[in-house]
Amino acid sequence: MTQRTASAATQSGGLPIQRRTYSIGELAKMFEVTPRTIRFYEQEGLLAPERRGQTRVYREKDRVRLKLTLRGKRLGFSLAEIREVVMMYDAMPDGNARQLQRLLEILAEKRDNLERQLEDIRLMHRELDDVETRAREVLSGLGAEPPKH
Amino acid sequence: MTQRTASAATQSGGLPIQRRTYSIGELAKMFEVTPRTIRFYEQEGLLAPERRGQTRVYREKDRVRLKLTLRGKRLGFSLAEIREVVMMYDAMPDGNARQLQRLLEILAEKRDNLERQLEDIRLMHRELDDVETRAREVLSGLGAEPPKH
DNA sequence: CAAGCACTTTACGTTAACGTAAACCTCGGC
DNA sequence: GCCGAGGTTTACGTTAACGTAAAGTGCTTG
Repeated sequence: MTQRTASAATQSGGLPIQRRTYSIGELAKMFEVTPRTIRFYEQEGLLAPERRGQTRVYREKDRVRLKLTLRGKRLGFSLAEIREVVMMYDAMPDGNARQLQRLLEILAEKRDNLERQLEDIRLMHRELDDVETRAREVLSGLGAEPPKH
Repeated sequence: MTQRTASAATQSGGLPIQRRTYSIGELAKMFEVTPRTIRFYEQEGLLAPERRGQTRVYREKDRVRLKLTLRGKRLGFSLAEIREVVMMYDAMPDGNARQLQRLLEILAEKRDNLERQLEDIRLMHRELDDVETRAREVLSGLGAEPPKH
C-alpha cells in the first residue's frame, strides 16, 4: 500500500488523543480542493501549519480552519473577509478590548450579510418555482409525459 | 432641474400603463451599480435594451432582469450561470421539449446549491454566535461594560 | 540503485467581472 | 454658438483566486 500517510492517533497507552495530523494531500482530497489551493490559503494568512523539515504538517485546528474557510467561500465571502474573522478569533485570548469591539462590528456586518442572503434565497426559490411550473405546463401542453422524477 | 429623464407613465387618457422607460444612469443609481456594469451585462447577453438612435432605452422587463441578475450575483452565481437560466426562461414559449428538460435540470441544480447555502448559513450563524459569546465573555472579564446594543 | 510518488518552491498564465481613460456624439439651456 | 450633463464605443488595466509548468528534495520499494 502506498498509505504511509498520517501518524496514528493512538500512543502506546491507547487513548485516542487528538494528535492526529494530516498531509496536504489528505486535506486536499478530504475537501475536494487541490494542494495548490491549500498552499495559497496559507500564503494568504488563513492557515499556518507546522513543518516537519520542509513538509507541511496539519493538525485538527488547521483542518477546522480550512473547513470554515471553504464554507465562507461558498457563502461568497472573499478570502480577505474570512481572514479578518478567523484571525481575530484566534487573537481573542489576548483580550484587547479595542480589537474585540472591532470583532463584534465585523460579526454584526457578516450577520446582516447572511440575512440578506437568506432573503435572496427565499426570493430566488420562488422564482425557480415559477419557472419550473411554467416549464412543466408547457411540457404537458406538448403532449409529452410530465417527468414525475 | 436636470431631470428630463424618463418618459411619463401616463398617456393623455390617464391609465398608468407600463410604458415607463429608464436610462442607463437611472438604472445604475437605482441598483447602486455603475453604467459600465450594466453595459457589461448586456455584452454578456443578460440584457437587450432597445435603442433610441444610439442611446439605450430600458423597459420594465430589463429592470426586472437586472434585479434578478444582481440577486443571483449576491448568491454567488456567475454571470454565465445566471444567463443560462434567464435566457431559457425567455426562450420558453417556443416550447422545445429538449430545452425545457435541460431547464428543469438546471433548476434542480440551482436548488441544490441553495440548499447547501442555507445549511452553510445556519452553521456559520452558530459559529458567529460562538465567537460573539466568547468575545463578550472576554470583554466582561476585562471589566469593560458589555455593549448591550 | 533506480524508479516512483508525494512533497516543495518559483514563477508565469488564466478567468471573471468589472474599472478607467480617451475620444466622440447630442441635446436643452443660456 | 458654446457649454455641460449625460450618453456612446474602443481598448487597455486590475484584482482575486487559483491553474499549470518546471525543477528540485526525500522516502521507500522492487
